[in-house]
Amino acid sequence: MNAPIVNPALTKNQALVFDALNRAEGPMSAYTILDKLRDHGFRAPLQVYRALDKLTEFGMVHRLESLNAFVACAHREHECCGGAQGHGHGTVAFAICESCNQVIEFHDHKVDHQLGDWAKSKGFKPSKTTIEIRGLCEKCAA
Amino acid sequence: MNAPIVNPALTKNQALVFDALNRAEGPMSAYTILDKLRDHGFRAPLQVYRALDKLTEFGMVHRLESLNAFVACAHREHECCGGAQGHGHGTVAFAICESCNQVIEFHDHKVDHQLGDWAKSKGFKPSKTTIEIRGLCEKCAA
DNA sequence: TTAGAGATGTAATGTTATTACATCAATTGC
DNA sequence: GCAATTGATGTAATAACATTACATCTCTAA
Repeated sequence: MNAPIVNPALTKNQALVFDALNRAEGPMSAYTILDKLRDHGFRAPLQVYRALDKLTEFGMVHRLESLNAFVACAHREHECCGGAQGHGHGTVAFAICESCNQVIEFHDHKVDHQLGDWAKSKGFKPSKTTIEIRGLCEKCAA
Repeated sequence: MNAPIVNPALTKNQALVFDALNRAEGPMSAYTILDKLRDHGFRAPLQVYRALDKLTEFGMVHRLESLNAFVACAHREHECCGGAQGHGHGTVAFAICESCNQVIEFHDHKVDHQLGDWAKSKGFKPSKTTIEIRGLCEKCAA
């Protein structure tokens, strides 16, 4: 039957948070999410953080370290690099426009490999790798 | 006379903060630095943050985004990749041991180049790139 | 039916970073 | 000399981000 592992039955809070992130154009901070969900009964930061933890664990949401914010994962479809992390891809990278806040999520095999090689050569065992490029997107750079 | 741009005459506060970071074995948060410098007259976070801003600008200190902490730059010597950022290198990357907190700073041409190519292909203009690998160093992984 | 695991609600607190405003010191141009 | 500018500093207050602690609640498996 080959059911793809895609939606690990979200709880109510997880679904609400995921939904909020999906509707959003760009990344959102935990507190912004909290505000958006007050109408749905959210009252405390922890409700958001707990959901975010799970969603991140499922690979459905990414945390942008340089922004202290979160985005919904952009590539549910074309899984590649079946992998140790998330739901089937290697390390993801982000290009973050500092003008319009657009976030482009991408994966680069070569970079991934190269960093993996470096780690191997040093005996370093990676658990999570963060790659974030801050700058201006094509539109905003023009 | 070709004076190498190396030590942009630090102010007192900058020197104190830089010194604290150099003495430290690993990364320190701004507030940890503040505590270490109370004896030297520091009283408010802003004194630390202002110094860190400048030191970062000079390329003498790096911010670890995934840790909200700071480290002294590890390679004052062998400049390479004369560059847009910092004092003469391209993007630096960090391997951060989650067990012993050791931080290994390194530079990888290929990764740098590859990300540069990606950006070029998308018309994205990078201003700052963050690469941080969390995991276990050789010693701790053993 | 009860023990365990996981999710939830809430309050309090801890940690990281910035805004606002006043002052001080060195430099520059007149 | 002496404004005017620029950059560094001091201080308080506040904002933004995240976690700890503890009490419930709800399923499910034994």
